[in-house]
Amino acid sequence: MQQPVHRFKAEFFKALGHPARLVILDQLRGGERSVQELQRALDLDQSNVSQQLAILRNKNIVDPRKEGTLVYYRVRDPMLFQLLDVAREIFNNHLIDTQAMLAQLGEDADEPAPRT
Amino acid sequence: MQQPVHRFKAEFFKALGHPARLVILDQLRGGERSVQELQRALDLDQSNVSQQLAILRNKNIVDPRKEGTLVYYRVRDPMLFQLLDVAREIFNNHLIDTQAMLAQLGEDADEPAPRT
DNA sequence: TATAAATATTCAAATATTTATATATTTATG
DNA sequence: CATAAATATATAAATATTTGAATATTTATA
Repeated sequence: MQQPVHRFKAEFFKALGHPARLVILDQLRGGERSVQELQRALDLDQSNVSQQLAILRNKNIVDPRKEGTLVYYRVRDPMLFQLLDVAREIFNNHLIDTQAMLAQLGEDADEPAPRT
Repeated sequence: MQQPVHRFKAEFFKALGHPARLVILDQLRGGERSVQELQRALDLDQSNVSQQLAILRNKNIVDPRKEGTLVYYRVRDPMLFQLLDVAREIFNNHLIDTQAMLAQLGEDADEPAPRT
């Protein structure tokens, strides 16, 4: 039972592994958004946004709701935001590491050590 | 400040988007593991494991420690496990969705509805 | 029903990732 | 120092993803 589960999870993470799709998901933190709205927020063309949404949709990360000629998308499981939050924390820790490293480099050189 | 951050985060998620790398990270839940041990656990050849580790290393997800001719790897930030745990919960919710769907299909057909 | 607006799909070219194989590097030991 | 063991790197072929352009579909409305 190991192989398929990990394959499946990998697919999920792959779906998150694209800048535009991360921006889309961040937009959806505020609730439903129409494709139009996402287009504007992303500054990408219609087809590209639609393709990215298709990927998130196919992985069941996002759900569409049709209203007339508009389509509104939302994140299916709010726990996804929790996941993104944890990821953000990891990045922040990371940045602190980087800053510590830069600070140390700073001490050896003649620049003042950068602060937090 | 939006573009590069999301690019960076996408790189991180991409690094998680591979079955072998997820297995590696699961192995590292138990603490340090040597490349050898990972090789056995993954049933992949040496070079392949090394390549997957290189990807995790380059993204600063994992840190190597050399001891003689062995190299031990560990997850740099334990919060990564928290992230994997949240992901797991999302998958479980997902499975429940799938099961509910299957159950409903079952009612319409002549099979008994599968249970949790 | 013809048209326009919003979204989705198809397709192909460009780019990136994966995988296998071969080779290199590092360290311990005879 | 020669050799073996453990790990890493380079390379190329196979495969997958991304991107843009063109086309299709759906819905509302004149």
